[in-house]
Parts: sequence; C-alpha cells; structure tokens
Amino acid sequence: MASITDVARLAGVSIATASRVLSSADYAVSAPTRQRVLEAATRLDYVPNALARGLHKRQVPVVGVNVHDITDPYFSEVVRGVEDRAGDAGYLVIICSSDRDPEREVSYVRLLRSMRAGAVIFASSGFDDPAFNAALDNHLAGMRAYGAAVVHLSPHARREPEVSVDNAGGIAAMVEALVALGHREIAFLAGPTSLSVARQRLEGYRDGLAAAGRPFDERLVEHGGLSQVGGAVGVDRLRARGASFTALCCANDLLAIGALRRFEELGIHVPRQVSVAGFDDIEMAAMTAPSLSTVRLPLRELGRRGFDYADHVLSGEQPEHEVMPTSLVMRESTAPPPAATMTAQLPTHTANARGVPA
Amino acid sequence: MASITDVARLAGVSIATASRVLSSADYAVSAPTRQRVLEAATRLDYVPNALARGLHKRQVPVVGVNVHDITDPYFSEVVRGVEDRAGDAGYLVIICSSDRDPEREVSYVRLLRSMRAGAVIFASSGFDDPAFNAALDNHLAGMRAYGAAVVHLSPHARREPEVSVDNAGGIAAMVEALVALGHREIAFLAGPTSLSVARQRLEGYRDGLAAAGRPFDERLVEHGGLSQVGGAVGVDRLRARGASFTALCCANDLLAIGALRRFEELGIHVPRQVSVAGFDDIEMAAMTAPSLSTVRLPLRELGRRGFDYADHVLSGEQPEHEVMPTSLVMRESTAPPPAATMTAQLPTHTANARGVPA
DNA sequence: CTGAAAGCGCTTACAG
DNA sequence: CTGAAAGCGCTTACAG
Repeated sequence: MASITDVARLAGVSIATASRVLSSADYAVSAPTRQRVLEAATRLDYVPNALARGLHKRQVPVVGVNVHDITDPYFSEVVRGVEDRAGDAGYLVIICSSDRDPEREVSYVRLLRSMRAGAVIFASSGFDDPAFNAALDNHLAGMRAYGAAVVHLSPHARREPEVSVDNAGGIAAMVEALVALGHREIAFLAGPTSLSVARQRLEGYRDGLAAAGRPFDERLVEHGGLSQVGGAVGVDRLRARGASFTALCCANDLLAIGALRRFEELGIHVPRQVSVAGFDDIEMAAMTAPSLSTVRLPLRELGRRGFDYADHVLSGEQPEHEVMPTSLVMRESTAPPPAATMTAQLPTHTANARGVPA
Repeated sequence: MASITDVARLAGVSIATASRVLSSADYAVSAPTRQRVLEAATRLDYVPNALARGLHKRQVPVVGVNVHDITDPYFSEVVRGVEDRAGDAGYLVIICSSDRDPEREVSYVRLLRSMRAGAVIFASSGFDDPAFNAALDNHLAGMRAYGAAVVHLSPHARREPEVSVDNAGGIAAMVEALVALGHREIAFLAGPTSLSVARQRLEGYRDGLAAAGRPFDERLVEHGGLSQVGGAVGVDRLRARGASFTALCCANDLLAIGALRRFEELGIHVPRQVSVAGFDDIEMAAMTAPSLSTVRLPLRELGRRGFDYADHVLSGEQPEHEVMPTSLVMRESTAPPPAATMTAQLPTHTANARGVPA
C-alpha cells in the first residue's frame, strides 16, 4: 500500500507538495510538478488514507442514517435518497436500524461519533424516553462539537424536523377527497399515540374533517399498531362497537391492507360497501385487490433533501426548514358511498342505527 | 471533546496506561489504576476516536455491503442480516447501491478501501466486463493487503461465492413439486443470461426436469428482465409461439407476479387453468390474488453468515464455503393441471395441439 | 504493572 | 511555488 510519502519520493518532491496536489484542493502548484506527482500516484496505485485525512480534518465523509428497519420499504426508500446525493458528494452512507429501541439508537450514535461521521440523519421518529434522550443529546452535542451536521426527517424529542413530509396535510387531503366523493361518516385507523408521526396523521384527520365542515367523532377513531394485524383488529373493534361509517381512512398502507383483507373475509365489498384509504403508497399498495387509494410520500426526495441539508450545514450555511408536499393516488379501493350507511346494511354484533355503542 | 490525553492527565497516569485500560484488550493493569482511568473517562465523557485507532490498526470496524439497490427487498433483507451480526461485533455497515453499474461498484470499493473498511460483502452478482473486473480486483487486492476480508454471496467473475443460496436446488425442487402435482409440461421464465444468478436458476430448471425424468424443451423457455413487465411479456411470447404447458415456473417472484396479472387480463384462471410459481418469496408473494407458490430464500440468514464469514477471516481462520438451503412455500397459485393441456383449452393465436410454433 | 517514545498517513500554518 | 515541522489521537513494542 503506497502512502503519500512513497508518492512524494517517487515524484521527487516533499510530502507537503504531494499532499497539495493530491488533496484536490486548488493549491498553487507548478504544472510540471503537479504532473510528476499525479504520475507517481497512478504508477503506485495510490489511494489516500481517509482515516489519516479524517484524523486531521476531525471528521470523515460518512453519513449515518438512523432508521427503524432497513427492510421497511419506507426507510429503504429514504436511505436510497440519501445515498443518491451522498454519492455525488463522495460520502459513504452507514445504516443504523434501531428497531425503535432507544438503547440501540444511542449506541449507534455513539459509534457514529466515535467514527467522526460528518453527519447523522434521523429518518425514524423519536421516543419520549427522557433518560434516552439525554444520552442521545449528549452524543449529538459531541458530534456537533467536531463539526458534524445533525438532520431530522421527522419529529424528535419535541424538536422540529429540518426536512419533513406533510403528514397532516396528506391525511387531510385524503379526508377531503372522501368527503368530495360523498362520504359523510369517515372512520380513522390511527397508529399508536406514542409515535409522533402517528399523532401528526391523526391531527390531519381532524384538520380534514374541519376543512370539510364535518364534525370530529372520537368513536370513529381506533388506535393500534401500524401493521396489517392492526388493520384487521381496528375493523373488528369499530364494528363491535357498532360504529357507523362508509369510508375508512388509515394512518398507513399496512393498516389499510389489513382492513382490506378483513373486509374481504367478512364478505364486505370494497369499495361498493365501504371505501378504504391508506397512506405512504408503498409498492404493495398498487398490487392489492382492489388496489389501494392512498397518499404518496416523496420518500426518496425526502432522503435527498435530508442529505442536501446536511451538506449545506457542513459548508457553514443555515438552510431553511422544509416540508415536502404529498400527493393523492386514487385507485380502486375508494368510491362514492352506498345509499345507506354501513351499519344499516351489514350484520354487526351490536350495531344500531346511529352507531352508538350498544 | 476529551481525548485519551485528557483522560490520562485526569487519572494521573501515562497515556499508555490509559490506552491499555480503555482499549478493552485485557492488559494487566492494577485494579486501582484501572478504576481511576475508568472514572476519569466517564467523568470526561470520553469517546475514543475510531479514526486514530484505525490509523494505527490499519483498518476500521466497518463493513461495506455491495448491493444492486437497497430498495430491492432481496437486498435490504440481506443487508439487515449483515447488520444483525455486525452490530454484535461493534461494526458499522455501509451500503453501496451500485445499480448494477460497474463504474459505480468500482468507485464504491475504492472508497471503502480508502476508508480502510475491515470487510466488503458482495451481495449482488457480478458483471462480465473484463476492464471493470481488473479495476475491481486491483482494489480488492489492495484491501486484502491491509487485512480486509472479502466475501461474495453470489457468483462473481468466475469465482465461487463464499456463502450462497442454493438457487439451482431451489428451482429444481419447485419443478419436481410441480411434476408431483401432475404437471408434465412446465414452461420456464428465465432472467437474462448475463446474470449469473439467472443462469443458475435456469440450470436448476434443467436439473429438476432431469430429476423428474422429463425432457428439456427449449421452446418452453423465455428469457427477459427479472421484473413484472418481463413476466407479462414472457407469457405473451410463450402463447404467441403456441407453447403448450400447464405450469409456469419463474426465475423470481416479480416475473411470476407479472405473469399472474397477465393471465388475469387474459381471463385465464390461475391455478385452475395454469399453475404459476415464483422464486424468492418476497413479502408481496403472500399478498397477491391468488397468493404465490414460491421458493423461500433465507436472505437474512445469508447476510448473517456473510458477516460471520468475514469475521472468521478477520480472526485469521479459513472458514468453509457454505451453500444455504431453500424451502418450498406452496400457496394458492399452484394446483394439479387441468385434464387437457393449456393450448387445448385456451384461445391462442397460433396454438396447435403439441405446442409446436405454427 | 507502568512509562517514554516512535509511528500510523495525512494537512496546514509558517517560513522562505 | 515549495519544504520542514508540528500535530491530529491513538497503540504497541521496548525498557524498566
């Protein structure tokens, strides 16, 4: 492995001069000298040692991305966006799947700090654990101390994200679209209140209702895990309670797909008897039967902007916070409501005309 | 940012001693001294500088994973497996999505080399471009020179993978299962011959046929991209040619899903009129209608073994190569064949009884 | 069990 | 435009 010393020797210059031409900064070096150094470098197959360089620069061109789980399509898409831009800037991207485990997250950030990563991007939303947040803030402060950029793509410990997606606006738009289709009673399958993203989406549901002039009725809301099982359970709970609705809006696609499956099992036709809408537009959303109407999030772009933001911070700027718009994707799972409301048509255990729990 | 010097000073010992207790190697240090150093370290919130350490050790605890695209579920699953084990070993994982672009792959490996990554794992299969392979081999040699481990999870430039999945065996097992269901004419949608993985799977198709005592007929094979579009196109080509078959085995799930959709459009019932089988068992395979019979690959485990292999190499061992078994997942898309062959039942443009092109 | 010192491979003021 | 030298923060023979 040739070092800069070998290159300098072969070129017959000092290592300072060799460094000046090799480090690609535009130092004033005479053309012939520069030439000789470049030749020596290629001859020796010189590859600079990023560790040595980083030791001096106090950081290395590496960006860590904190995700819930890299196999979750939401996050792999965001990571890919980060990678798109990182590649252009000569940065390597490290993935940190914390499985929403505060301890793992802290330990990853500590590792990133120890590696003197130039930036961390938090793609997954935070926890409300104070002890954990203190430890995390401590490491983040340590990172900022050596000049690293810290970027959040979702709410994190009460701090506003630097770049984010308009969760509330997206759900609100879907609710309004459902109202425009003629729905008057729209139920909502929310995620767990412990997740800030889920809270934002629930907020969007209220906003959409308000914008459409419809009242908010908490009996039409069910909380649960953001999974298919959660969707099935949500449908059952709503029905057991005799909730009356013609459309079901969900906090994410998995929830919606779970609901779709459950309705199918129950022999309830979507969208003829009930409309179902998701959120995220994961790949699977286009493949279900019926295909899912949902809200598309510009995830890859979110990742790109996240890196750009970090890049700007690294060059000493103070970039603007940014909220990226979502877009509606109406497919087969939504349609105008049937003449009567669901409970009037469907056999539920305890249903009554107005959806009041029996 | 406290350095080891600060810790040593506060503890009243030399930095050599501080290093000996902090580097976690089991050096002989008196208990009270060790205690004082540890206290000083926590007091100062000391986080070791991995760059300085790596500069000395000539490598850093980082593993790069080369993938086609991190958003492809196949690869994100493998990466997650790598991450599972890397985490235990204190390694960080860098993802390198090369989009099957030789130049990008080479540039990523160069970057990994410059960062003195402890290991590279190639999850995606290689190219046959000689110029590219020379550049790649050069960087890989450079990495081995400083002690890095190089692991392949699929065939790469004629080299046997260190750890891999039994592609041929998996397809062969599916073909045999289809024969066991009663199918005698089984068509195959292969991937592009330029991909070694695709070649292995085609080989498996031949193996399975041979094992079941069925002849290989090249008119029942179609090549194309490993995508849904490729699946639809493959079905059309087979039919246009009047190929006669009761089961369609595909080189991957996307191909199979594309075929499923195409058959649906054509009004051909799966599995009543034709059985369809995939390969990979991506998440989507369980969600299609009908759900897809396929071959499950232990992808996460593949990633784990890949890291384990690297880890063993790093500790100076010479681990055994390993081929991981696949398993059949029979769902709704396969069933016994109809009494007559497809062409006898279905209206195709140029079909005739024996499937010979008109 | 502990310390002084050299060295890992770069970069960047500081002189000239 | 070029070089000598200090320093980034560690680890590890080498002595004692």
